[in-house]
Amino acid sequence: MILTEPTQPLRHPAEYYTDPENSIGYLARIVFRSFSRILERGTMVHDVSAGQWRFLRQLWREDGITQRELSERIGMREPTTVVALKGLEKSGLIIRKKTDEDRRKTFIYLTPHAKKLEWILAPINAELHEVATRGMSDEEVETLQVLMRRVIDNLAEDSEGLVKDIPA
Amino acid sequence: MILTEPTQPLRHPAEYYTDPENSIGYLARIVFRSFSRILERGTMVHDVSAGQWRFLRQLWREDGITQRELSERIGMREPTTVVALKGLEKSGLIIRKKTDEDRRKTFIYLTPHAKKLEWILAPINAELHEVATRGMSDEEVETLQVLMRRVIDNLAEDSEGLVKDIPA
DNA sequence: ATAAATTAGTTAGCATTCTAATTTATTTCA
DNA sequence: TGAAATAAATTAGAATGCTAACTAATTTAT
Repeated sequence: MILTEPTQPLRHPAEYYTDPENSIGYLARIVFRSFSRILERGTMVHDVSAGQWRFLRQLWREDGITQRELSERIGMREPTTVVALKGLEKSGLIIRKKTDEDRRKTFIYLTPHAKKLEWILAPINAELHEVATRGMSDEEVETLQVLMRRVIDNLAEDSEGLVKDIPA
Repeated sequence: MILTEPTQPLRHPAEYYTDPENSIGYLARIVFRSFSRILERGTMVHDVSAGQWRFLRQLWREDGITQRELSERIGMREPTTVVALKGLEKSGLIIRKKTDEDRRKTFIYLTPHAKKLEWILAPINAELHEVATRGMSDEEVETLQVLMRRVIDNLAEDSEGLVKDIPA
């Protein structure tokens, strides 16, 4: 179990954590921000924000899924998805459809315009990925992906049951 | 130069980008968010947000630096620092000092309370890092750090380097 | 069959972080 | 010396994403 009230350590706290610059969380933040900044420069020209891009990328793969499925696929919470889809609908990039089969569900479909955009925006993403991994072998890129996934899995396990363990 | 207007590709755009789930940017976002969520659960009890934590961690290392220096060290833009420091000042965790030597500069100092907090919060971070890297060898952890740095360096070239050169 | 639980989506409010533009102070150099 | 450039901090406005609490629809279990 993680993050319970610690007892007073005997050694100086600096010995208890790694260098800030080596913290996995810190490095992940910088990687993510660097990607977002550069991606934005490429997509903004086409009136697509970096946030919207992430939803479009999934929908290009899988059109007509529900909001919940979409949220799960890209690792966003549902309220985030609601707001993002509002923007995409307003920009004419998606439409929402309800069915009688289950009237709670909303299915998301790309508009023809959004489908055309894939031909312009996907290569931008490919180029960004290429620049990010420049000088790295295929094995190194795969290692990076695998290790990041291991970290994600480690932290996901811990998220369960944590809420009740930490009294506010 | 990256992300110039691309010509129309001949093949289907899906061939131009990797699987969303394997995108380095996507994985980095999930890693970062996972860290933040769990960190917050541990620090909130002591009225410190995950955002504030990042500033405190650097100040524990280096007290009495300017806002600009602080921003550079942790890879944040200055307006972000301004907002965060406002909160930290209000919580009684830092004080700001001006000098006559250069009246543009503001030096940031930890209060005694903030210094005491290091003894409580630093072990929480150590535990989080330990959980995140559970089942990974020291070599694997180092590989992950090195590869993320390589990505950061690759993208920094292109984005006018927010994070200049990260010290080892 | 209906009360309880679950599922899908939403709203509200907040934290973090950004870019762009502004203010004030210092330095440079013609 | 004094105008222009640079530097440090700030303000304003926005994007992204969260949690908590809610409504409404469907499923489960007594």
